[in-house]
Amino acid sequence: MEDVARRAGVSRALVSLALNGSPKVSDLRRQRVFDACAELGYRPNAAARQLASRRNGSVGVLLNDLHNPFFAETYDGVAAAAPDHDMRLLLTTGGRRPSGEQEAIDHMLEHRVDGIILVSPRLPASAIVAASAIVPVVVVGRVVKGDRIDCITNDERRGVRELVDHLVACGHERIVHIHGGPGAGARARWRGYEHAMKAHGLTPDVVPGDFTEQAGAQAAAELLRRRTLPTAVFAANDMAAVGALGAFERAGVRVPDDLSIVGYDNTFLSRMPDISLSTVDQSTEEMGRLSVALLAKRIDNLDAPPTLELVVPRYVPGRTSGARTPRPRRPR
Amino acid sequence: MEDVARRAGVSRALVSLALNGSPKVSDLRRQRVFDACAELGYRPNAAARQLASRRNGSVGVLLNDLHNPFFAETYDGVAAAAPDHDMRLLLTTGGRRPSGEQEAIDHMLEHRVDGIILVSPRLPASAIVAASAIVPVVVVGRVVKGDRIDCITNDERRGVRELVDHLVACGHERIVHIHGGPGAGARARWRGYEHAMKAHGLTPDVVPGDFTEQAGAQAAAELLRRRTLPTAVFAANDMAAVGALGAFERAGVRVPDDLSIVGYDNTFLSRMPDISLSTVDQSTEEMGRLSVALLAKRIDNLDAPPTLELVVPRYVPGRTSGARTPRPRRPR
DNA sequence: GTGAAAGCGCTAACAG
DNA sequence: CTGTTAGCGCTTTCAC
Repeated sequence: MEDVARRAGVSRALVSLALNGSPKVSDLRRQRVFDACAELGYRPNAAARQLASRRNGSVGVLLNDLHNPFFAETYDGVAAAAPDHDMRLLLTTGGRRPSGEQEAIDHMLEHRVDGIILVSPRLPASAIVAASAIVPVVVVGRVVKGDRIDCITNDERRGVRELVDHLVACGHERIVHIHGGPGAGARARWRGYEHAMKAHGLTPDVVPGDFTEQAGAQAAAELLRRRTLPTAVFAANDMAAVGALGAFERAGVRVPDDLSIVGYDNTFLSRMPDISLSTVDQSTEEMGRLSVALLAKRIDNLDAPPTLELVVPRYVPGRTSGARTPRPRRPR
Repeated sequence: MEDVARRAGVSRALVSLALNGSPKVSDLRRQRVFDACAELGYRPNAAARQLASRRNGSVGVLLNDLHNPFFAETYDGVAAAAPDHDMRLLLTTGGRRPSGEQEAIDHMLEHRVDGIILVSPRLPASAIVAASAIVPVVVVGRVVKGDRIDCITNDERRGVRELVDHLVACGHERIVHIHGGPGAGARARWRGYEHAMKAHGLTPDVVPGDFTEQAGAQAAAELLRRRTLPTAVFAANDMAAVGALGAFERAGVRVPDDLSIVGYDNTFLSRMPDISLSTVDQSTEEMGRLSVALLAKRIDNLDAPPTLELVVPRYVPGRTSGARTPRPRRPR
């Protein structure tokens, strides 16, 4: 920095001001400073800068599972909105393991990030509340109560209700739910399912699962061992739905003729050729964008009341669900 | 830190030593220090630590495209190997834009990371060489010459050759290649294709594309506008192959009866139900693991000669390719 | 706009 | 093991 100052013919302090975009630097000198930086290949040391200024221009983003396109899509929204609030992003992933997530958060905390966006975390709520005592936290895809935690999620209950209504309207009665296990939002989807089924006078029927393709395939395997198959399956997310879809088709079950399958998230998976999964859209990218806005607002005012943004989900029909064939009714 | 020292009843210096795992600290005191940290909720300041030690315990990982499962799979390997070399990871993505990648690298450089792993970067080679002058760089999925750059990639030429051989053995002659555009490895795959075709006495036929689903669909659309369709299509990667697959099927082309489609990467996309894409495996996770090992070695010895690790790819047959139907030969 | 000075929270090197 | 000292590279403040 000393060298830059000398080369630009200004004081060291001025270099600092220029680099930080202070308005009290003349255009002439600002330009000279920039030129000198470029010529010398100078890069400010982020650590020193942060140590001195006690701010860290970046916020941490924790994605639950890189394999699930849902997170890539959320991140797109985050990345698109970040520049508007001049935030830089520190991306991490917990690999679907709570311990991995905790490590990632600790890492961010040690780096003194200005805020954290947690996308569908699997961490216990207590850990999230603990983090929120240290730094502003926005949670996407899950509701965590805490007086400095902002949440943004879709209205799971409404989405699931719409989905179940649709299946029922198609004549389905034996609708099984593949549970999302420890996945964020899994509980809400499951409860929404129970509610919707009961509202239609139907009996809920749940098999354990997770937010992964493999878990979906296993759940399907379990259903295949039953004497009679349901006529429709609602998997907790698209990954699980795709896993189940594959397992069923490999077993000779025709979708949607013999069995309807519906997922949740409307990731690009569901839009894929030959899959065309019926699913529920939750404006993934929009949630990502919104999370940045919420975080910026909270950083601006730490003591604002906690926000809960509820995005309205929308059922998206696909190839994998359809009218229940009357076949089972007539004895073969 | 002062507080921790007081609470643990030791000197400030001892706290530093204990936290950094120095062997010259008795177990008793080490434990007391850890306890004190926990009780006080103390977290070392990464910036201060780095500034003082002139090291930054973490290395940067740049993934080209979060939407492509190839990168999630590579990252799995990286993340699996990182603890063995006690590296922490700083994840970033350039969103498939060279400018985004450059920003990400600058960001890492400002943070003075100990090394950088570039996975299928789209950056001009000169930018990568420039970075390698500042910090150790390992490139995955592309070969960049530079005397401090280690590369690790699969033997594209061999993989493509195997793929083309397979198609030819199935009776295909009109095999079109959907180019990978600016994607890393695209050039090598294209050249491998040209070579293999000529070796079989066939005429290469290339349409422009990219490493995305959309590009694959567009390329398919272009082919559909031709008077006659080829009998086989080799897309530069799985994403493009899947995009093309969808576009062809929507247009009524039956795969593999009317047209064979083959991708490259063997991502989980290709293993999906109803897709079951023929593709080429390149031990993605293994490459990720290897990249960490190479980086560790280079950090250990900056002046070692550059390494080029060539992973052996393997053709993986799927549903989407098969014997060429003799139909086109007999006039209808 | 300048120049000097203080200090961010830590590590590292030293004599004791 | 302790206690001290000297920075790491920057921001910030202050009088000028």
